[in-house]
Amino acid sequence: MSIPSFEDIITPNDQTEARKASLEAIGALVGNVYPNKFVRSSVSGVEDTITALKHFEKVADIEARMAEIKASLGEGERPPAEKKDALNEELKALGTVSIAGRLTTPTRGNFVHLTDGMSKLQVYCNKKGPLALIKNDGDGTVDAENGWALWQLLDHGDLIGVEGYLFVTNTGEVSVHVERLQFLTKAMLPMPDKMHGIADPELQRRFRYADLIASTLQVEHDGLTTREVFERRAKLVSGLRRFLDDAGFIEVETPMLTPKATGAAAKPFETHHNALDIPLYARVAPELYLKRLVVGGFEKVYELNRNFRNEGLSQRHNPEFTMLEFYVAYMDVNGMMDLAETMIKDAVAKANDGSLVVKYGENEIDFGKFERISMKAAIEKYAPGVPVDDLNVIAAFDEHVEDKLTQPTFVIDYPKSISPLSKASPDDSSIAERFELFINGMEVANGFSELNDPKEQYERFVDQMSERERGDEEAMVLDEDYIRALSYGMPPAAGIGIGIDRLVMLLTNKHSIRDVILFPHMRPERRAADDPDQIA
RNA sequence: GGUCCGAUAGCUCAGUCGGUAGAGCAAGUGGCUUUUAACCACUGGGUCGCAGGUUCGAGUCCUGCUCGGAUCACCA
Repeated sequence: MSIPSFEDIITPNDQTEARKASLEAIGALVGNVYPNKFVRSSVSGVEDTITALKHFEKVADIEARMAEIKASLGEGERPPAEKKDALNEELKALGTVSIAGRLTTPTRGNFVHLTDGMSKLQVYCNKKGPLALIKNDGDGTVDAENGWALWQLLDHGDLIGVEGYLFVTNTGEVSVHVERLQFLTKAMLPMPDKMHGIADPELQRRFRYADLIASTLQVEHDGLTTREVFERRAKLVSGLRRFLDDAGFIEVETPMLTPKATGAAAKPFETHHNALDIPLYARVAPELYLKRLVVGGFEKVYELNRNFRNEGLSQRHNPEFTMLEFYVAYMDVNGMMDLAETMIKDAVAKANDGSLVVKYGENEIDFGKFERISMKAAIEKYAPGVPVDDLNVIAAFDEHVEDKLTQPTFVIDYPKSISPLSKASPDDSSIAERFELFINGMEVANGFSELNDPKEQYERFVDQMSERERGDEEAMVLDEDYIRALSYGMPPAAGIGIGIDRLVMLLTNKHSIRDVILFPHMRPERRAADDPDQIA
C-alpha cells in the first residue's frame, strides 16, 4: 500500500495548472497566499458577514426604497440619478465595510458577487482606481498600485476580503465599491457548473463540500438547495430540543459503545477493546440506558444522537441514523401519543416557516391532524377481506397497509409477541400498549408503555434468546444489568423513538435518506493505483 | 444478493445505421469596463469507466468486471 502523491489526489489538468500559475503570480504581489485571518468590520453592529449586512436594518431599508423606485419604472428603465445619489449619500455615511467571501463568478468585468454561503453581495472594482491591495505580510502593508493586477488574477471560487463603501448601482443593486482588496485563499479546483451545480447524486454525496458550494453558486435549482436542506434539518433538531428543554426534560448522553447490543431488533456493528480485551458493539438503541435513568429519578429524559445498525442500505436506511428517544415517568402510551403529536407539530412549524403542510412528491402531508387506528382496524380499512389472525397480522399490515398511510397516523395495538419491551394492554394480554407513527408509508416513530415488571421483562428476554437460538439474528439479547435496574423499581413510564432523518426527508421533499445526511456511507473511492487491472 | 438503467472534456450534456470526438459553461490570449446565468473574437482541452471479444473499422454491437442510481429481497 503506497502513500498516494499529491498529484494522485489532485490530478493536474489545464484548470489546476491555470490556477497554480495564478497562485504563483498572486504570491509575487501579496506575499503569503494563505494568510491567517481577515478582520471583518461591524458596521451592522455585529461582525459583517455578508448575511449580516444583507439583514442590517439600514441596508435593508435602502434596498426596500430602491425596490419602490424601481417598481415605478418601466421595463429596462434605470432609476433616476438624483434619487440614486440620495441613497448613496446615506450608504456612504455608514463608512468603510470590510467583508470576505468566495467569488461566485470569474472576475472578467468589474462586478462580481461574493458569497458567505448563505447570501451574496455584489462588489465593484474600477480599473481606473483608486484600487489598492493589502499585502499578506502581517503588517497589512498597502500597495496602492497593484489592486487591479490582483483583481485580474483572481479565479472563480477564490476567497478574498474587500474594504470599501456601500453604494447602489445604476440598476439599483446595493454593492461594495472596493478600495482595498486582500487575497485570502485560492480555489485550486474549478467550481461546479453554475447552472446545474453537481447533478450526479454520487458526486453530490461524495464531494458534499463542493455540493454545498454549488448551493450558493447555482443560478437555478428545483426545490431546496443542499444548503437549505441542512439548514432546515438544523431548525427541526433545535426546535425539538427547545420543546423538550422547555418541557422540563434533561438531555443525556449514554454509551455508544456497549458490551451488549440490545434495546432494538437489529444486527450490530462489532468492535474490540484492546485494553479490556472484550468485544464491544456500536449501540443499536439507547433505550435500556435511558430507562435505567428513569429508574434513577430522571423522570423526563431524552437523548438525540446516532444509532448504528449493521443492515442493508436503502432509500430509508443508513447504517448510522439519528434518533430522538425520550421517556416520561407516570405517563402511558396515550399520553405519549399526545405529547409526541404536540412536539412534532411544534418542531415542524419551526422548521417549515410556520406551516404544518408540506409537499412531498405528489402528496401533500398535513401535520395538522394525526389519525389513530388499531393495526387490525387498519387492515380491515385498507385491505378489506384479508384474513387477520394473530399469526399473520404483522405480515398483512406490512404488505397491505403500510404504504397507504400517507397522512400522519398512529397505528396502535401491536401484538405483544413482537414488542418485548412494552407493557401489555390492561384489556387484552396479547396486545402491547404500543404505537408506531407512519407518514408517507414510512415508519417515523415507535413508542410504548414501558414494561417495568423485572420478572416479566426477564421472561420476555428469555423468549427472545430462544428466538435467537432458532436463528433470528435480530432477536434481543438478555441484559442482566437492566433486569437489576428494573428491580429497583421503575415508575410507570412511556417512551418513544423518533427517526430524525426520516422526518427531515418529509420536511425537505427528499426521497433518499442519503440526501438528508451530510456524509452518508458510500463505498470507498478506489484510486487507479490500487486497482490491479490498471497497473501495467 | 436478483432485475433494470447509467458512466463521453474540470462541470452539465449531445453523439443518427458501426465509418475523422461535439456543444454550452469553466479555462487560456486579446478587447471591453455600472454589469445582473451566459459581453465580443480567437485558442487549448478526451485512455469515450476498466478488461477482453466480433469487425477492414467500435463511444456505438457482444461478454466479464468496477462504480453509481432505481427497484425487489433482506431490514424498522
